[in-house]
Amino acid sequence: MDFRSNIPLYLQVIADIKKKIITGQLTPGEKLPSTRELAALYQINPNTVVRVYNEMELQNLTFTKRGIGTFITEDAHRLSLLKEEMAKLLAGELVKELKDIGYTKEEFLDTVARIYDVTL
Amino acid sequence: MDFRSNIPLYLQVIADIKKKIITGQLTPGEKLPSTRELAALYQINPNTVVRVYNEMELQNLTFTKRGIGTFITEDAHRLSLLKEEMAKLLAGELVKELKDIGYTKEEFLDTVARIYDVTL
Amino acid sequence: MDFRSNIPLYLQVIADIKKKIITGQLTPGEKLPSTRELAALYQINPNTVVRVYNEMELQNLTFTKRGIGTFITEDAHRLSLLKEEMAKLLAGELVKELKDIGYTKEEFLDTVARIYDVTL
Amino acid sequence: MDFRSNIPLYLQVIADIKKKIITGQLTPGEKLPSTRELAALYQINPNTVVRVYNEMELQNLTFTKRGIGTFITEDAHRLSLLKEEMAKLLAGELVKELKDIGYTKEEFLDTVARIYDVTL
DNA sequence: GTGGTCTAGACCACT
DNA sequence: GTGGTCTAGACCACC
Repeated sequence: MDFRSNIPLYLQVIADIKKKIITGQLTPGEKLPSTRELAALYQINPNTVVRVYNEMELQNLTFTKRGIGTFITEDAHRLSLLKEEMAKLLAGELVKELKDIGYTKEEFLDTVARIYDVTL
Repeated sequence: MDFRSNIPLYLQVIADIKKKIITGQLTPGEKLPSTRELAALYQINPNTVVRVYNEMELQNLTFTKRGIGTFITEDAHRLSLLKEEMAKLLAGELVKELKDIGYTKEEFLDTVARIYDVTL
Repeated sequence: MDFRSNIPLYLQVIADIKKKIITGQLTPGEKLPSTRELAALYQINPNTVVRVYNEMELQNLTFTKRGIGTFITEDAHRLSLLKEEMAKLLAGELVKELKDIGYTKEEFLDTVARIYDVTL
Repeated sequence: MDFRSNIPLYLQVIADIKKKIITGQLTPGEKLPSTRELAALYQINPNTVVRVYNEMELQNLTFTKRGIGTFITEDAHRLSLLKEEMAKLLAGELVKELKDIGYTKEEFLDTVARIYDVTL
């Protein structure tokens, strides 16, 4: 977690959990840590975790059994959409902007390919 | 301008001006409208325009002649970098995220190409 | 039972038992399953069943013979009230809200009749 | 506001604002009080109001201009749906339950009509 | 034990 | 000034 970032902590945590779902570290129906546990894990306030779990439930990624805990949804189809969904969300804005400033498809692919190679 | 967007107004305006520079609608040395004029044009608060001009000056894209106005920099080289700079900035984060969730180069290029085609 | 619902499990179970009384599937004086049995039946925690039986005893719908079990009350009059009681409880809040937002009697009856037709 | 109720404060406030929209006390595009003002008005914590405004924005009933305030949506169609929507939500559960325990349509309408007359 | 709600008070970016 | 985020700590109903 980057505590200085402009990106809210709760969104960073959500992104992190989503990655774990996409990469298969979290599987359908699996129980997530309790709010207090996850708070300790990420070194953040329990209330922030509550917000994370609420938001993910709104996105149909988790569900809650009252008094028991929070679980990854069992809807495998929903989960399988995650990867593409994240890509679209992230790439959508980028493509719009670059089209706007006059990138052709070839220029565009060239540029992002080059950036891909130098990243990480 | 999208007043409801999460993206701050001043950044939206800056992006808009940058696009005008890249596409040649604004040329080196050209005078920009006064803060009041620009505020009226975009229907935003003059304070927000002040922030726009400050930020652009920090990025060496404009300079101010006191009592006269704000001008596009005459450093043509600086301006020529803009296009690539915007692309890198926008694409950098995207690539990092998608690499993280396990996109190979081919998958990645495929996906963004597809998104390119359906955008706009 | 809907484990994800906002409605507490113990209330869901109570409602279920009441329905069985109203529809005659449970009769005055009949013995109810033990807490463990009912827990197994509904796939819920035995503590939750304890709460169910406590609550129903408070409403004079059941009584307990210590060491023997829990029984449907033999007060037939009490049971006969159940149907109307449930209706009043459920409808009371509804009517209050809809009156508040300006439904006339005709509009109100029209609306609920329409909803009746499309339900189930 | 009923501070003792099981119904969360933020939901009570939302219901209250919705009623004001339905009865025309709040009109499309109108500015709502600031979070701090509304908090003072209802004698609740500003954070609770933040939650109210967030929730209403999710339901497309309000929108936010950053740094300016929160406003009733200008989508009159969305607002016109509110009355019917509230009725359906409230009546749906009721009808389902009463059908379950064997109310015919006539009995049902009779009963709710009677309850309508005695309410308030 | 679990999540849900609320308060109090702080800090922040944006207009 | 506005809403957005976060912390700290409390209380609650439910299982």
